[in-house]
Amino acid sequence: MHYNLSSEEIMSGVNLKKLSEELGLSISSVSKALRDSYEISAGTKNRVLAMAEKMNYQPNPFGRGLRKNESHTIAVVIPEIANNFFALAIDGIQMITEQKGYHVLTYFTHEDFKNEESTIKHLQGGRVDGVLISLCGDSVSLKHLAELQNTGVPVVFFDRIAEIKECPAVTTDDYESGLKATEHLILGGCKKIACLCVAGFLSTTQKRMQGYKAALKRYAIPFDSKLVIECSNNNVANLELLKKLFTKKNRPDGVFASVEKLAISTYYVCNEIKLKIPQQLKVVSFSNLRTASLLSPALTTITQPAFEMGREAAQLLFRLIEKKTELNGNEKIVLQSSLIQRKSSAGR
Amino acid sequence: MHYNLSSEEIMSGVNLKKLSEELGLSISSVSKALRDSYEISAGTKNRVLAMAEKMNYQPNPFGRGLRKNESHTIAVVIPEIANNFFALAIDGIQMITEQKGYHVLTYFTHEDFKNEESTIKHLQGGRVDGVLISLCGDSVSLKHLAELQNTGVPVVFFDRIAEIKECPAVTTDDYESGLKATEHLILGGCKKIACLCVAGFLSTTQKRMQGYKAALKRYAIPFDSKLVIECSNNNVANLELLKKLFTKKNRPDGVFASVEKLAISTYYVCNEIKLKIPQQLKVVSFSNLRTASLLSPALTTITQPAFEMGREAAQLLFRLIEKKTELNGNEKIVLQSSLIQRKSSAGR
DNA sequence: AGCTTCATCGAAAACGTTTTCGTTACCTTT
DNA sequence: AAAGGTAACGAAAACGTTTTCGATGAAGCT
Repeated sequence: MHYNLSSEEIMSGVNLKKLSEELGLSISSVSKALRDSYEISAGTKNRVLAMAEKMNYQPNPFGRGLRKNESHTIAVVIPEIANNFFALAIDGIQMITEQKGYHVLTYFTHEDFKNEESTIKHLQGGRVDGVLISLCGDSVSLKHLAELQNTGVPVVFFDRIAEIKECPAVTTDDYESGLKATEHLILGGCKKIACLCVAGFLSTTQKRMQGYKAALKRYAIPFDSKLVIECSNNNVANLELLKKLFTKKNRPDGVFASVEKLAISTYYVCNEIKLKIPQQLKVVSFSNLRTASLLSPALTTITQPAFEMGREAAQLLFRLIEKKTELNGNEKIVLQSSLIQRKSSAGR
Repeated sequence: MHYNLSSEEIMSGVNLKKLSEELGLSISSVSKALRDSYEISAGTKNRVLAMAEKMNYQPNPFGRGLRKNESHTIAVVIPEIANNFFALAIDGIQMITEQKGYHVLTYFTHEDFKNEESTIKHLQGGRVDGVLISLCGDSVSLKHLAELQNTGVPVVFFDRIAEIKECPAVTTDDYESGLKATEHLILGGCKKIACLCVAGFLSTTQKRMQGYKAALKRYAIPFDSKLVIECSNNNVANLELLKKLFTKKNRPDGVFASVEKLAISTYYVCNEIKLKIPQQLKVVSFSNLRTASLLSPALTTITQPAFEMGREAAQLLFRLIEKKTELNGNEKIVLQSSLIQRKSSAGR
């Protein structure tokens, strides 16, 4: 399957000028013909289309963007991509952008606010028509996003949202999910349920923990702040932390992990210290792992509709892009996560 | 954490003209000052920088791109994103692009050649300075890529490459890996090893299968084409296919899966029909699953250095972008995958 | 003084597109 | 025949930037 690269009929750098010269028309007429303007007769339109096809004309996005002041591009800003949730969300986003003929720029903050800030700053020059963002773990300010909005770029949050009133967002029912997960552990017999989380600032973390607390309260279990473990981005440090937690004499008998990777860390530690799941420790975790049911033991998960979240967020963004008038800005879409019970939280 | 959006000092649409008016300078001088030209005195440079900072000036990428004919953007074209390998590869790519101050457009072909073709076509207008691509499963032609190259856009393949001579590429040692994996199964006692693959056209598929055949030959095991199972993108169909394969009386005693998802499907089917891994069926698979060691049983994998592949491919692309002279075009980088033995292929 | 050199800045063209506003020629109407 | 209308097209400005080239004045040199 070798291909000869020196195919002669391909010409490089065709623009409206070359097209117009070839056709004996003016640049403006060619442009209008390609945009199907009523000012151009059907005959010339056909001629132009045929020639454009023949010469393989591709409009220059910079010329177009400069003139029309629109980029046909959106940006997706997320903490990371090596993460099933965000990968699925992007999939959902791209489904919409493909339909709309839009392009997608992706940026990863790596949970670092400095990155988020500079990324958003660079997005102000008109590079994109809109931004989808899931905040990074240590967002200390929202000024950069407010600035971006002020320059007229619509912003839609998803999952990790900000408490900006004027900003539309797509989330899941984090509070209810946290409550359901914790309740599930309690009904399974757990008395000391650890809550593993990252980045306490995050909306998701807070909502899920509120659900956790509400479940404890409902079943009259006193809240113990020692059982709330705030982990970091340092994986080895997290493993140390969990190992210490699970080996102390008053160790928890249940784990509610608010992010997937902490459940995986829990599994690793339990493997190492021979702590049996679910007999000695029951585990429930937020997760979009496709292999959850194949783990040893199968992991009980709260699974977010990641693909749908991306899809909804993108649709919301396009509503803002297409008719900036209607942006009352307060659209909040809440999708439902589902608790999928598996072995890791099974009763003894 | 509510933020007041009506912060007054932010002004929208600052460009060189407004900056120059504010500074009492000409547009060209401001431009040169911002680019640190030797024509501008240190004093005015400082004034310009300060004002640009104050007015939050962000250069317009379209004006710049139109004038300089460069986009500071690359495209990444991959089959899918909900896949650990590609997610990690993109991570590696973005590491480099962030360093270079470049932007990344992502496109997913969903293993559909039509999508790949139209995507590549749209990339010809000058939207990007280079393209990283991993081919889709049913690429029937490479004309679209040759056309793209002819317009002066450098292209680098990674993983799923094309047999274009003039095109640089980054791959792993697929042949050796296929050989090692199959040999490992043979040494474990397997006599009838199924080879599960997708899209026979793919370079990766072919190389891996050649390794598979070479291992059989080395141990004098006759090649049986009935044991080569070409699966599709239809997951349920694949499950049916595998179920039929594993339940027939002359079923295989080993599985070499050339892609991750087929190993997962194998696990699902074995769970359903109560076929014990590794006692009745040993499994080895190409995979970048982080949970491979937590599966039941832990999965023996050939793990590709996905992150590094992305990194290397991006670095290669930038070498082509930055100095188009040096493009001898025949750079082929081959990284090594590693066979990680786990329970799923353990001897009885 | 006359000359060159240098430092600093501005004017203007160019990139490719879209769009407004003419400008024809032809047709209809009175 | 004169007026008005319409269909089809072209000229030119504009978008924001970079870059070439020219202009100005001061300084250095013989």
